[in-house]
Amino acid sequence: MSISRGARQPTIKEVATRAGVSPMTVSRTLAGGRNVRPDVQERVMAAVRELGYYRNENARSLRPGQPSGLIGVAITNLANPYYGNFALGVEEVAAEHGRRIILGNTGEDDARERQLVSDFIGRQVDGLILVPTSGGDAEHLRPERLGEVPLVLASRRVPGLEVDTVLLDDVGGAYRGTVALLDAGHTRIGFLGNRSSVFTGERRYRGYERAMLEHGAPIDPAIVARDQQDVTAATRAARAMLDLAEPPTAIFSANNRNSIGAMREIGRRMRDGLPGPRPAVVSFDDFELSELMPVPVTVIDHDARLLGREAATLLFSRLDGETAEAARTVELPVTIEYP
Amino acid sequence: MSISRGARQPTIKEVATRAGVSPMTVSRTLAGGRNVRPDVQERVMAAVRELGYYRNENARSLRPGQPSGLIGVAITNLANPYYGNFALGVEEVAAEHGRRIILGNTGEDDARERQLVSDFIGRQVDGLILVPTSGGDAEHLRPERLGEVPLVLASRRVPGLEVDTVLLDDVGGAYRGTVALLDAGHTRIGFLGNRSSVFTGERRYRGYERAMLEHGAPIDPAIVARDQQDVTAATRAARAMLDLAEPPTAIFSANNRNSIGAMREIGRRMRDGLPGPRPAVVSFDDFELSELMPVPVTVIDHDARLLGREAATLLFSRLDGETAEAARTVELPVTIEYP
DNA sequence: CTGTTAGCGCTTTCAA
DNA sequence: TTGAAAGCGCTAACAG
Repeated sequence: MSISRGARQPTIKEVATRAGVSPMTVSRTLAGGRNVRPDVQERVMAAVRELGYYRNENARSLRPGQPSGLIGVAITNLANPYYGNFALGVEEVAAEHGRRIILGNTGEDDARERQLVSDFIGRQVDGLILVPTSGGDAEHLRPERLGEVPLVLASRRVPGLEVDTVLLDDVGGAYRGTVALLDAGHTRIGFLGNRSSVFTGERRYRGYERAMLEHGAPIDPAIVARDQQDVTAATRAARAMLDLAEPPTAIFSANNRNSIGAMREIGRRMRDGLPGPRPAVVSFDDFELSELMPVPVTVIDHDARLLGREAATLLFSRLDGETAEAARTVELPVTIEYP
Repeated sequence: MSISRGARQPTIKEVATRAGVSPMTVSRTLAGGRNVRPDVQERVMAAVRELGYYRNENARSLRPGQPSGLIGVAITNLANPYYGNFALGVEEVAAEHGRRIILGNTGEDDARERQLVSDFIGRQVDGLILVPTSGGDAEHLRPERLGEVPLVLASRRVPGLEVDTVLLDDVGGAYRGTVALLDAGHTRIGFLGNRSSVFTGERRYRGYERAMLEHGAPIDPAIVARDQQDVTAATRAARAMLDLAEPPTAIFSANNRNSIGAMREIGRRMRDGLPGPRPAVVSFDDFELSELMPVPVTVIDHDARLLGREAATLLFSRLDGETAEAARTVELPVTIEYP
């Protein structure tokens, strides 16, 4: 027997006793009051208020088939404002549908993702929304493992997994951003991005590559750096690139973290009065104060919150019966903002 | 009867049947295997794997006194990177304690906060962590309403509510930041911040005020703007201030949103070649690329993630027995980073 | 070491 | 319009 902290939560029984009715009448009243005399309803509600009663949602959803009202959400990095906005979008739509989200951070760790998914299922979530980690297999996401719990992937796809997915137009955005630089006369354009095992990293590189090839601009591996996940690494990569004898005259940055790194390095060189080019920059992902940068910055902008909303919308359409439909992919557009 | 989607989740009974044991033996095996023969355990685990069984956590925690393993977290604005980091800190510590978080966004809406808290309690959360909204009374947070569910407040206090709280050293940080400007010779220092009903807004103003008074610098209401919650409003306020016949020579910004607004406006004026002062800025809250700004920026920095970790730590100390203790307040230090 | 019984809080089903 | 019975998945308590 453990020490009880203060008063235990009252149960439906206690409310019933207090209102002088049976638990069933309380249950019916709380469910909307169909077939309960109005005066009885009032007595019940009074008892509810007096006791500070909250219906136990876990007990309620114990019966199989009954929804738990929970959506499991796993993202890779909550510290990234992008994913904060994403989570917000999911939360908003979930709330509109009377659901709550359980949130877990994977930190790009496959094992952690596995663990989170098990836990979510154990908590009887009605659905799952995942920004999948890039590594590892996807055994734990296969339909037979998930039972009847629908899954929506966001931002990234998992190879060999045919499920509803929400993506950005990574390829198209990167293509158009790169073309903007080419049109401005640049031909020696550096690339800063994620390793190719990251789904978006690969796609954005493809867009860059296609634009370069189509315009007959050579891609020099010396100015392609594809392994930066954080600002520090990005700064280093930009430095190495700009220190070359033949530095790029423009830089395509495939994400927010790399853009910040590039700006840091470019800013440092200008403050220190170092010679060399002042590269124009295209950034996939917006960042604040981009208009105050010492070089012109073109932004490939998009709405993470909308991505979250879209993922949740896809999920709820499954929960409302579109079970048999084939897996869908929604690709959200991006907008190019010139300096 | 609703249509069943694919296979229902298997139950402990089915695992038991498949392994040729009773449900209790499965339960014991899953609980660590005390008093179960190793070979039987293996049979059970095999059945678990084959059926893709996940223990139903909701059913498990149905028994009163049993923890649900859920922590309810309500914050005011997930889109703000500050709160994203905060949530991450909470999530990390919760995960370390084998708990999950249910996350809700209040959007500074009192009614929404109320609703979230009810829902959290209905889901039998083991504890609550809240960044309280500034408006409204706090009836729904009183101990008698919460029963035995411990509550920790973060970032802000609620008047008249004596509970565990984690704060920043708002007053001290604002004081020291302002002193840095005074020491640099400024005496006409503008203030950009939140309305005084926002707890941190009030505290940071107090720090500014104290520094000014102690140094005999007058506070001119014309250069004190205390009603900006977003960047657009902050930009406008900064513009009004700098358009004055006697503009400030320095600006104290009480938060990230106001700092960004101030920088936008200052940047615009310099790009447009407008005359007038180039005010030095002190920013409570860090922002990225502050070192690239066209005027020197002093940052009063702190760690939202740590704030989240601290809040969770406080909560878990309650959950582990420190029930009788009086309410505690932890005030986290801030650091001043000179340009 | 293993199984049976009972019951957590709630709601579906059936009966009054 | 109301209530009694039964059972959801699981485990504490008590046999054996």
